[in-house]
Amino acid sequence: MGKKEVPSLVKDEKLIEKRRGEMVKAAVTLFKANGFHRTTTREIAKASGFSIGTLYEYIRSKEDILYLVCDSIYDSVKNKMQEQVRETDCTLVHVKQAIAAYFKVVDEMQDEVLVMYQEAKSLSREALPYVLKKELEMTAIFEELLKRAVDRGELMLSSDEIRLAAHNILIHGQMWTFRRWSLQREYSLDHYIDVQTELLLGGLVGARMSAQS
Amino acid sequence: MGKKEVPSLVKDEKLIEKRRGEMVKAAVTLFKANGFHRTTTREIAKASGFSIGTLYEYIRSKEDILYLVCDSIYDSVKNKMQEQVRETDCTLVHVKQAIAAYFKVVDEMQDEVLVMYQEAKSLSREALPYVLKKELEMTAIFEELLKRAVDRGELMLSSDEIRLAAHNILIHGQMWTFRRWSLQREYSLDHYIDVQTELLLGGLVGARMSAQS
Amino acid sequence: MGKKEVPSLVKDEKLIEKRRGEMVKAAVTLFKANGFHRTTTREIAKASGFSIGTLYEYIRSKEDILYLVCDSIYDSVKNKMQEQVRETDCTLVHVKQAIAAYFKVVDEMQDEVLVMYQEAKSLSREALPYVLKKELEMTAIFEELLKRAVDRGELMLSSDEIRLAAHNILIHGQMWTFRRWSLQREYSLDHYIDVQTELLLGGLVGARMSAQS
Amino acid sequence: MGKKEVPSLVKDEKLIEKRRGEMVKAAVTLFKANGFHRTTTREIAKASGFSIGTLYEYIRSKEDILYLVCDSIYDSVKNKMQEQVRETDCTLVHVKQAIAAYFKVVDEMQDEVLVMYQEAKSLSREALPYVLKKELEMTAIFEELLKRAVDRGELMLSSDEIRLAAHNILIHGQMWTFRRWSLQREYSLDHYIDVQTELLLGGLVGARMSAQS
DNA sequence: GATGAATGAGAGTTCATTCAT
DNA sequence: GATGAATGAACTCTCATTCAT
Repeated sequence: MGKKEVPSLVKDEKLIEKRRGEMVKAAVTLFKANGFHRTTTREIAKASGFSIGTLYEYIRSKEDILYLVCDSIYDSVKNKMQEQVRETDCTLVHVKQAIAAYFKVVDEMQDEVLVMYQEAKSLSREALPYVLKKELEMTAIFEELLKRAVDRGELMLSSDEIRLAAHNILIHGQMWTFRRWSLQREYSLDHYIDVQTELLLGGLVGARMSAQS
Repeated sequence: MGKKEVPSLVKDEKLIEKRRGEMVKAAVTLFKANGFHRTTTREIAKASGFSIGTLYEYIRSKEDILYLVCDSIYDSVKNKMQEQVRETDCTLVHVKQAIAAYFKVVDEMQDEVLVMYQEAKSLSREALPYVLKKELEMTAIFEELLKRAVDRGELMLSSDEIRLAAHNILIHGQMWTFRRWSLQREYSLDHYIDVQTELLLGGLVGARMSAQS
Repeated sequence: MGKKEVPSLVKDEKLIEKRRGEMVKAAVTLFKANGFHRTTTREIAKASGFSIGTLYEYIRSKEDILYLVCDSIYDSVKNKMQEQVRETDCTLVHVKQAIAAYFKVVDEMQDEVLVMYQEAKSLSREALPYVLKKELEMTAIFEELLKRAVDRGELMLSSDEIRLAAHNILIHGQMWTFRRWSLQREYSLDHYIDVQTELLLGGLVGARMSAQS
Repeated sequence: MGKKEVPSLVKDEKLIEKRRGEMVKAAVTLFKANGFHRTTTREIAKASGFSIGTLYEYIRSKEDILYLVCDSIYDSVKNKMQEQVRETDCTLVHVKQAIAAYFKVVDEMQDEVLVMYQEAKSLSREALPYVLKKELEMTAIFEELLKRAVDRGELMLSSDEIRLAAHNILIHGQMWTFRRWSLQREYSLDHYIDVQTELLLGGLVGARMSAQS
């Protein structure tokens, strides 16, 4: 499904998955503490529990690790969200639930999201599109939800506004991590969710609906 | 006024300012193309038009360059905004004008804003606070504008909402740069301004005011 | 036993010892020719037969090499001396034999002793004490020998004089290296040993013993 | 009289002498604290009270400063000694007085002597002989004194022994500075002078004289 | 005669990557 | 499949020296 394949010298698929899982976990911790560029492959190998030689049996280059990290984080975020959101119904309430679910997942995976957010730019021109694509897939989820709410007449949004609103939701989630130094000092997560949801959707409902009546 | 002083071996203040200006300009271009970590001090010196030795007459370390870059960009953004915004009146219209002005400045200084946005995290624990402080000052500008509009009864926002709305304005501006790969393909700047302003403030006005009536 | 540990990235202890031995040998030659500060780490690596990268697998900094050099030289001098001196008897004859043995070892290891003598001062405040301690241990050897001869009534020395005489012996040995430009032109080693021994101990024996009678 | 000339761009001899005096004073302080190699020309210029450009009006290279330092220190030591020693009489008592005078001068000029002692080796092959020559001149002073005492029958020394005894006196003086970490903790200067004089000459007098009788 | 900005060769050190074992 | 010693290009930063003013 359009995922970039990272080649490995090792044949055993199970082993690859296991070792790469360990690598990613170690890498996230280290990237979070020191950033991608300040983290050495040796450190990653050590924190992963195997030697530098073994590390390179499972990847071709340091950048592969960054790609695996980004890839894995997106998958986790998406999976965790899908666990919480049932798409059978799509009323406005469900849109709000989805937003809240997303914000909660971001909060849970704060370190990971922040790392991905700050380091993805270091991916090569070859690997970056794969990550951007995943970001757009995330956006598409909210677009779809908003669109259905509009179709049901619960929200008044042009298609341009839907697009941008979806982007905004995504960004407000990430903002919770990369502005933690300011936001998490002043707001609890629940409060942040409430206020942001109000700002995002508040006006779009009551406002215009009352205008319609 | 709380600005971090970067020491120089050169005494001539005018010269320092001139050379640092050249350095910052060269650095922004290079950081934009390759990122801070992939840019070498020699490249910066060369692009600045002087030798590596001369570069180090005006800074102590590579990180100083990054700090100067961030510092200079914030000052530019703020100055450019203040040129456009007259704070005599503070009606809702003026808030919108300020937002538009900010978005336009961000658009003009796209490369700079993007660089600062992506690389500021590489600043040392010592220098970072100075940059975060500037970010908060920018936020405070919009907080103040929103607050006045609320005081005049043109907007309905709790103080929490004011805070967060100001943050949102800021990052929606930055988003125009770091999501350019998606946004600038689909929207013109003016369109982006219109739609985001509508999403940001649209509901807060008509909506609740009509609700009040 | 109070030796300063120099950490290495390499695990194989045998290999560490081997490589460091090669390093020290190369370094002594180069330090002798050009001094510590004028010798580059690259030169040391090349003369040691490995790459600069490999060099830094076995040390942390250039200063570590200097420490290893000093440490190794002291150990060699001490070992070589102990090979020659049997401490079973401690008559005056044995003291003279020990002095001669020491002077001979110094002569054999001229380059090393000179290097250590001239460059030890470049050690950091952290490493220096370890080297000074070794110097005092050497002094203590002669102090002990002199003391026993005094106890046997073969020498007349106050404890202050013992102390200083031991220092003098040490220094006269080193002097053979750092005044080679003058001394080794005029004296053979054996002659130097004879004359210095006479000056050091000559008077302390016959003289006062006759005074006693 | 065989002194190495250090060329200067400046014509005014008085000025040259004055500036070089300032340079040497500053350099000694800095060399003492950090060593020759770790001291920069900029630091010397600054500590001398003039600019780096001016510094180079009075010398050709950094090494010239080291030469001037060594040269100046030798002259000072010699002058100070000659102030104290009247060579009219030359009995054994006068030899002892000369030794004491020398040790006292060394003690007074501890920093300078130590610096010269440790850094002279950094002089180029061209300049070194000029300094060694001065060291030999100092040795010659004591040789002469000892020789006269021998001629008067107050000391029993072969010419070889005279040579070496003179060397020993010199380096016992220097030893007071470069072994300060050990010696100056245990001995006062006067005590050191007494004990060393006793060790140097004690036996040569009473001993053999009594043997003669 | 004094200044100090400019220079660039060269220093110590790091680290992604390889490959023999 | 695992190891870790070896590599060397490339990095940041220093500093003796020069020369236009």
